Amino acid sequence: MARYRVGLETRERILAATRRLLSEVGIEGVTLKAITNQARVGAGSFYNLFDSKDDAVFEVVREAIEAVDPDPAGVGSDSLADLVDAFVAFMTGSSPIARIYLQLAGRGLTDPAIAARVLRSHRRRVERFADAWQREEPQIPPEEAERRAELMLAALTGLGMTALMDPSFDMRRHAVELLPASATAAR
Amino acid sequence: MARYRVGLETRERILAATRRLLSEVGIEGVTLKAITNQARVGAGSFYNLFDSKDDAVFEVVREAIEAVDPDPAGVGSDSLADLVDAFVAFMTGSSPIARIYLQLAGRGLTDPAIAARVLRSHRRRVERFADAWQREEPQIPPEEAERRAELMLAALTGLGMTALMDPSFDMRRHAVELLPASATAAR
DNA sequence: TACATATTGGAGTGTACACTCAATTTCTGC
DNA sequence: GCAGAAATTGAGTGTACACTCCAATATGTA
Repeated sequence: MARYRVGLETRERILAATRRLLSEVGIEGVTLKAITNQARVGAGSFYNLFDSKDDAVFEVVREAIEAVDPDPAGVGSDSLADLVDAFVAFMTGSSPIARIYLQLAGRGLTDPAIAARVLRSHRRRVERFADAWQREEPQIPPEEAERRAELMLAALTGLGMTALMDPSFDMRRHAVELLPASATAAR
Repeated sequence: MARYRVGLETRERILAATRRLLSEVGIEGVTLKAITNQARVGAGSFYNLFDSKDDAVFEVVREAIEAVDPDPAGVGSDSLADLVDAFVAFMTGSSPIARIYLQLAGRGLTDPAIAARVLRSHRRRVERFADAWQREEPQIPPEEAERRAELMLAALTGLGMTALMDPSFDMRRHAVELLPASATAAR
């Protein structure tokens, strides 16, 4: 299972193809044939490196869930504006991963296993936003900070969906309105 | 083509089954066999009444897109609190349709035809919310009202996704925070 | 009641799909 | 450069699917 250099390279080609296809045709739309064509690889090679189609798909899916959150170094110190900025950048950036992530959320509505993963990463994110609120406005009680964080993320997710469906939508302009007046003034 | 009473009844049974299945297993998960089993109908009967599986599915999908909006009689007079309330009721109600609608939005990320439909209904909704803002706070400029409406709907959509994935999530508690202080006080 | 037409079930058809397999080539450590 | 293991190919396999067809039956009309 990928001990030689060529094997590892092929693995990467396959994952790159899968990533691309997931964002273009969706989780249910990817076929093995499409992946192997795009990666220029025979079916046998694919199965030499992955146990199943879903094996490759889930690898990309995990990657997408991780990628929503900006670099973990910032945890405990990033400002609200930073977090919002990073989220907007993620959604409007050129990477196919944002599209995959939002599709996943939709898929979570019928697949409990996916819902669990999405929710787990969502809660982590709410924590991080709530911490930033606390830091920015220390006088508000923790539950209030958490509620604001939940609302903020819900709005960002909703804006992200619109942005990815409508290329002319200016997500950033709307997103900055979510920041408290103090943070906006500081920009 | 359903000219006799029994045909119309069968049609309804098929649509009910499709509705149920769409919310449970998702658009890609519905199979003709599942629909015909659930509706207690042979494949031949199905095709006597619908041109294709997608024909039935799209009928339910259209219905789901319509159903997001509360009764059109209110247009031009409903308050923000009413609108938020109706949206929350739609999302947290027992109807399978909310789940179908949100799945659709996810699907819109890869299917331009669906994206167009979803966006169209989204814009109508933003209008309606913006009007309500105007009525509630006449001093704010129209663009500002529209921006607030857009944010509010984004947040409601995001909260709806969380609510449908996590049954223990209290959507209403979060949603009311979206209302301006004046509206909240009025409750 | 008799007729035309709608409705029904379900075996049968074609197709697209994920996955297997075995023969062949390529790789890498020694 | 040789041996053993990994990598590669693509034709072949089984299956699940949407959809067809038609003989049998039910429905509505006059």
